[in-house]
Amino acid sequence: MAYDLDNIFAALGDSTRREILFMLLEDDMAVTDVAEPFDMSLAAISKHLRILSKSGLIVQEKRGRVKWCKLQVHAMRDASLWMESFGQIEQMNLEAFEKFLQSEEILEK
Amino acid sequence: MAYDLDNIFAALGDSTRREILFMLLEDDMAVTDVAEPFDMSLAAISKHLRILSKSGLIVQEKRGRVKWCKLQVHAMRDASLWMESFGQIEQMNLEAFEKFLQSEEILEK
DNA sequence: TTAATACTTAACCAAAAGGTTGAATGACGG
DNA sequence: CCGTCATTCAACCTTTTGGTTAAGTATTAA
Repeated sequence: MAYDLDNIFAALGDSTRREILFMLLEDDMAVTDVAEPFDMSLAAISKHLRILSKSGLIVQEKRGRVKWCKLQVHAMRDASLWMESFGQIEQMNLEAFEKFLQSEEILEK
Repeated sequence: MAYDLDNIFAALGDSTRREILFMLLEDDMAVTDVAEPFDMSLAAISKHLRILSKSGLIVQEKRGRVKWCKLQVHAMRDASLWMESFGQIEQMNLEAFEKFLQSEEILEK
């Protein structure tokens, strides 16, 4: 069970990277432009982008000398789905428990 | 913007901790019982539980000499909500773009 | 009161994360 | 061809992470 979720959640666990994702929501961006609002070296941002790439949350495509960063929604959907399934099991358990209570006639009527 | 989301996502970024959360879905558990299925020292599990506590994904309550671990769903809901809002903005942008296209009369009729 | 049980803490370790600076690579514009 | 722009790489540093073992602290059971 050494899932990709490790990488996705870990990537999301840094506010700089979450901000980058929000920026990319607007439009695809070059590395330099991604780095611009941050008080951090370009190399640092480059690393963050590499992590986001590795997790599948973005893809990078080089055209000429600029490397474009593009959001990739379906990685996040995987994580979202994991949480959703978690929520569903949570509900299932609650329902199962209620059924149990009913079968035990602890709940009235 | 140094959110709690840092802690929540980081906590979720480890498969041991995700497994623990799944176990706690079933029922509240004592630390020793949480540790049992893992090939890892009790101290290590204790640390994992501390991280889960800090993130708010679980709470721990000591009764007698046993410390019970209890799932806390609403921390995860925060993370889930972040993702959801992300998805909504994504959609909004798409809609805005389509509106733009329509206003530009690029789309037929 | 003593021994076992249920944890946590402390000290340690190796590896990873997040940052820096400076040099290297590679494409473009004149 | 030369300089500049876009980006990465390499070396380095500090802090955090994920694990270990051994000792310490409560609580309970005999």
